Amino acid sequence: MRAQGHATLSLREVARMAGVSHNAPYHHFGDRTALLKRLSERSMEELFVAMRDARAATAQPETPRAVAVRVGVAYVGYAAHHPERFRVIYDPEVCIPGSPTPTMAPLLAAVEGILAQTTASLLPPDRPDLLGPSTIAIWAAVHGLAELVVAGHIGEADVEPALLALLPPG
Amino acid sequence: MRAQGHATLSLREVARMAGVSHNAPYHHFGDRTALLKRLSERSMEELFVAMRDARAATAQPETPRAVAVRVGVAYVGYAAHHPERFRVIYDPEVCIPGSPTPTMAPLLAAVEGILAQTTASLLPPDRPDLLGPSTIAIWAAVHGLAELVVAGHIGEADVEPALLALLPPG
DNA sequence: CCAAAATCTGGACAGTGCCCACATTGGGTC
DNA sequence: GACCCAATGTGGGCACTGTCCAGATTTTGG
Repeated sequence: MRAQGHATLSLREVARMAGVSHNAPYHHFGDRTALLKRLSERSMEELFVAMRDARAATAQPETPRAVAVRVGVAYVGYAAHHPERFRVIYDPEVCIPGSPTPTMAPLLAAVEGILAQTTASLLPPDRPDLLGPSTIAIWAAVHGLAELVVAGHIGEADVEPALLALLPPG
Repeated sequence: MRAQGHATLSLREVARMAGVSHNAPYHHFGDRTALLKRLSERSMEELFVAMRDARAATAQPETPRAVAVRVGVAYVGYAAHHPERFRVIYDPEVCIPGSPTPTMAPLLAAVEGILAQTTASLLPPDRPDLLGPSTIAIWAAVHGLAELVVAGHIGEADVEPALLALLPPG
């Protein structure tokens, strides 16, 4: 009941690639959605690693803004260079945030943790009430930039200027 | 070579709904992608109207920030209440921004125009260099909020606080 | 009125997810 | 070693899809 045009994988195609019968994969992953779930977990981990590495890229003292920009650029860069893997992370029929996979839940929490810490480093320390909404705003901005780049509406070169315009200087 | 699970329409299904043979639609829209293109144009117009109405909702004097928040909430609201129609707008195999449909191009320009005007009203008038990156940033933030709401990662109630946290007061 | 264009129809083909019954294999346990 | 069972594989089949085709039907314009 489901297939794809070109950019998406089919169970039968992975079977062909693996040189096995058309439903050997069907015994490993009970479902096509289950396969995509696994793929989405792998991809989410890759995205997390990219963000973590970006945050820890430099030991020299630098402004929180510079770190935040680097994390955002890393997020968008992963999406731009692995669009299929990025897309499967947020695929609505794979990633139901209400009931995440046991593997996905901690990864999602880790990504949100990086975003929250990065956001917190940008906020005045006496306004903890802003952390929640600001984290969501930063997440949305970075995610929106990624989506717009993947969709081709903006170029990857537009990302850093946009982030700099968004983040308050200092 | 293409089908969908549940939320998506098939040519044969619309034929059944219309009570005609399985490829009468195929003679009207030469392609399934062409059908989706048309749908995406309609949806883009609906989105544009929602944003335009939101901007013009009040005649009383109010801050540019309040207007911007209302426009953003309208964008996200359209996405939240018509997720399929919103999704088709940015579907990568439908909306290739490099070569937009003759109907889509002005709609896209109009939406970007509203975003640019709204952004300009928030910027100091002596910094026209910020308009481009800031417009992209606002677009990305609003679009990202919409995607996160549609995907279920945040609730619609989180949108307005996030926008308020993002937009500089004043 | 009649030809041409638009529109509709059923049939076919390749591809897909999924389910089924059945073979093969590999490890544990008596 | 013999035996059983679970994992893993195989082919066949079903319903569904997009797409192409040849031909029928309807509408329209000169």
